[in-house]
Amino acid sequence: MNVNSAGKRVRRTAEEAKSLILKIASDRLSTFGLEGLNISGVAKDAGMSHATVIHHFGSTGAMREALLEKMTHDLLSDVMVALNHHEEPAKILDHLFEILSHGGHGRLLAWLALDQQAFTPASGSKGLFTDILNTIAEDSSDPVHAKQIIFLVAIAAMGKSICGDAIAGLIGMNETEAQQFPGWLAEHIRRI
Amino acid sequence: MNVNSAGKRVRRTAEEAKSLILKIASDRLSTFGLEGLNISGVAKDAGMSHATVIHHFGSTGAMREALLEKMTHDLLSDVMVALNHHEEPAKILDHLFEILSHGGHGRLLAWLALDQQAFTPASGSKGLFTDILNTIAEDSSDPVHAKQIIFLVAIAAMGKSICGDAIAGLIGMNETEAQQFPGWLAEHIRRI
DNA sequence: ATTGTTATCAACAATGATGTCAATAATAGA
DNA sequence: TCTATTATTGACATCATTGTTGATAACAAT
Repeated sequence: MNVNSAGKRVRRTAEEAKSLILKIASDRLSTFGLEGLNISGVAKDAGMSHATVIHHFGSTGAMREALLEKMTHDLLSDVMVALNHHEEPAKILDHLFEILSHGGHGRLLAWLALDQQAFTPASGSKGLFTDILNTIAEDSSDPVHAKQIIFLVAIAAMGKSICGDAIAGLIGMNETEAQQFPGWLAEHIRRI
Repeated sequence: MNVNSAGKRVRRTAEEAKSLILKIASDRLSTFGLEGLNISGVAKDAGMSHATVIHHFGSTGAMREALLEKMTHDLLSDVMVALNHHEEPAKILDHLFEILSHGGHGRLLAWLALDQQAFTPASGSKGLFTDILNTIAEDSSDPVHAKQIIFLVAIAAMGKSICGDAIAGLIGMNETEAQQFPGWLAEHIRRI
């Protein structure tokens, strides 16, 4: 069992194995929710024994933390790239909201955030976040409010990715209005 | 085991038992997250055998659905109280954000939105929901943007309840700044 | 007192997830 | 070719959870 078509074991580098496992874990998270994010299920979908997953991550909790760290890092990296392009705020917000909506990225982050209320991405991501913070703040004419603005944009982006469609439906927003929202928000926070 | 100090069984009415179980389940949801919503854990915290919980609800899934209904009802009641106070926008926003944060109400709604894609509050609640958000935006001098404002407030409130603490920590917001956020938001959306 | 209802319980079985361990095999380097 | 490393595996033990069942006890009604 758990051999390839040639009847041989698949042997990856540790990095490749971890990467594959986290990819499968991400897929299962979006398919089954948090409850699908366990060692045995991930191992099964990845076509390896659960002992292998334990070998690489140690426990379910550690695997979840690794996934959270990876997803946070990827997200912040994307945002940083957008920022470094020195695009106008509307473009950047468009990009941010699109990133969080695409592939359920925001939903996955929300799921993990809901699970462990201690949402504390490790060192690397925190540095990225301060980079983003500084980049935005130095362009702001009023740095006093920069933090509040960033907070607003961040929680709005998360909220929209989780239940934006539902709320839009509840208040009778049409497709066009919903698409205009990031630009609208960018325009108005620029005036603050 | 599972008898009171006098060595006798505790016997409740079916309604009392269900109510107690859902109360414990609610506590566990806010303490342990979604994974704390299982039969054995709830039964243990409630001081009864897990067979009793199964007797009253049938399965873990049914218990979760019942809890969902109860908490949705409680949330709507709280919001109605806030509405009837007719306070200034800043106070109302304070109240809204506080309600969604308190007792994991926002987290529950997020669970609803994430777990079951269908975000369909019960019959009368849709009108109530729009009433609430219209009240928030009714002071806007430009009704053209009212819908966008409503959308922004709603998704921000949800986002904050889910991962507001985490994001505040990431960007180095202190307690005071975080508490000032609803008022800050109310002030600035008033100018739009 | 007697009876019927049923909330409650302990015990059991079944299932699944987690983690350990020794053995194996793939790969790199000497 | 030989050796060392380690990714991978199956088997095993352990534990938690779910669900069932028959018995029991609390309580209401007669």
